[in-house]
Amino acid sequence: MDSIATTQTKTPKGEQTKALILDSALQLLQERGYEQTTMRAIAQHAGVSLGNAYHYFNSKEHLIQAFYHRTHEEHLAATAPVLERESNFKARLLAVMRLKISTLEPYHEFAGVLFKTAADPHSPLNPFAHDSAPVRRDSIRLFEGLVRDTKARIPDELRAELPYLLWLYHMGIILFWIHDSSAKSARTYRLIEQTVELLDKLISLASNPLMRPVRKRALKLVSELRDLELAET
Amino acid sequence: MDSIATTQTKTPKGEQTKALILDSALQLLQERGYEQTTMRAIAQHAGVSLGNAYHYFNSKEHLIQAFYHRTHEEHLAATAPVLERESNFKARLLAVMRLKISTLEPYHEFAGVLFKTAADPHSPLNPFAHDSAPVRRDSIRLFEGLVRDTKARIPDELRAELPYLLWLYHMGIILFWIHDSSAKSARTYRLIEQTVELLDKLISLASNPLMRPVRKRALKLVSELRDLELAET
DNA sequence: GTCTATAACCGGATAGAC
DNA sequence: GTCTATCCGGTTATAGAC
Repeated sequence: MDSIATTQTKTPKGEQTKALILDSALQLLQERGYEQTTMRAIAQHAGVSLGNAYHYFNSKEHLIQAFYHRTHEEHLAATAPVLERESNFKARLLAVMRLKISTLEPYHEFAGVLFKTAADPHSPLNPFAHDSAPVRRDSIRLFEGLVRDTKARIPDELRAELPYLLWLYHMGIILFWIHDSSAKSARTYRLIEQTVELLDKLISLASNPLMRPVRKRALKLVSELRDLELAET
Repeated sequence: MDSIATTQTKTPKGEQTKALILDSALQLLQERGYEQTTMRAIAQHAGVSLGNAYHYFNSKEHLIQAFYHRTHEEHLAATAPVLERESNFKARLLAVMRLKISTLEPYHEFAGVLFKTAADPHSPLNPFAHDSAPVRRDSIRLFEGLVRDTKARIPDELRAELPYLLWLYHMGIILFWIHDSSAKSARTYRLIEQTVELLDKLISLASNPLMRPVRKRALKLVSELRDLELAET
């Protein structure tokens, strides 16, 4: 009754297996960390063969890209209500950053590897690379929303670059967090509070007409940074 | 005739073998890149067994730490004459940064891996980790010299943190460079020129008495960043 | 033509003899 | 200090099953 269109079948079976493998992977990664989680263990836990696991995920690193995506979705969902109700820029940024860390917290143990691969230009995981363009776009889009719907007075030229700048900033915070071994990542939260405060101040400062020359120069520089991504192969 | 002091012999033989392995490694790494250079190939090229290579270098990554050290020495030597004669802050920084990139240039191909491992907190190569403390110290010391012997007027509190800040900045530039595939790293050099210009401007700005509150806040934040290193295990 | 499985390869790392 | 033999896990080749 449901299989008249033979050529267009959506192969939901495959999707299911794929999800099964991903779930197993994330669970084991969270429990044991990256090195301790072998592809063989993931396959076994999912009840499939090793070769089958590779059929769905070209490499162990590709599993991490899926992880990126999943945590981003969680972060997005977590920030939605706050961004809905709150319009103050500082408060919005503070909330978004705190929620980013709390979303990632369960995976702190293996987050290092995440960044490790992310910094390698040859890795498909590198956030500047072609492969992860969609993930990065999504991530930047969040900051676009953050900036767009706030009533803070910000010069247009700065406003245009701000989402990307905030994305870079958030990458920096994550890098710090990865190295942060304090209880409950307390230091990272402290750093977020301080940096958000400072950023807010700096944006006010940069909005001062007297700062126009410096601002111009800085923004030109940022556009230079952005271009790098497009130059990637 | 040379083996009277049996217990205190300095084992120069071992040092020689170690140097031989390192030389082979660096040569092959430069020629083929990281992935293509197997430990087996390094051992063979050095004329020793695989096991012996591991006797001197605990892992492939440890070879890279030696690489860090070597290029740092080169950079140090290259910057010495300029720092000797030039006293203008902007000119000094510009020279140091350009020379950093030109020193690394031959290894551009495998530099990605360098950063890849560097970002992982579990890696002995991570520049914030205990293992690489000496290398990092040396690296920061270069910027201390850069700041100390310049006649630019900089508030003392800022001057104290500036070497570390410049070190962080230089790490950022290296990260950019790793992803830069333009001919002769032209984009990186351009970025250096722009950022040095901007940094110089910002330091002047920050030295303005009116900026004191923002400066205070920013410096407190930097000290927070520095503390992270000490907290590493 | 989409899934799944088995067997093998390759290279980093280790054990233990000499 | 040096070697050989081996382990282990990511990855690939390839063949059979739905």
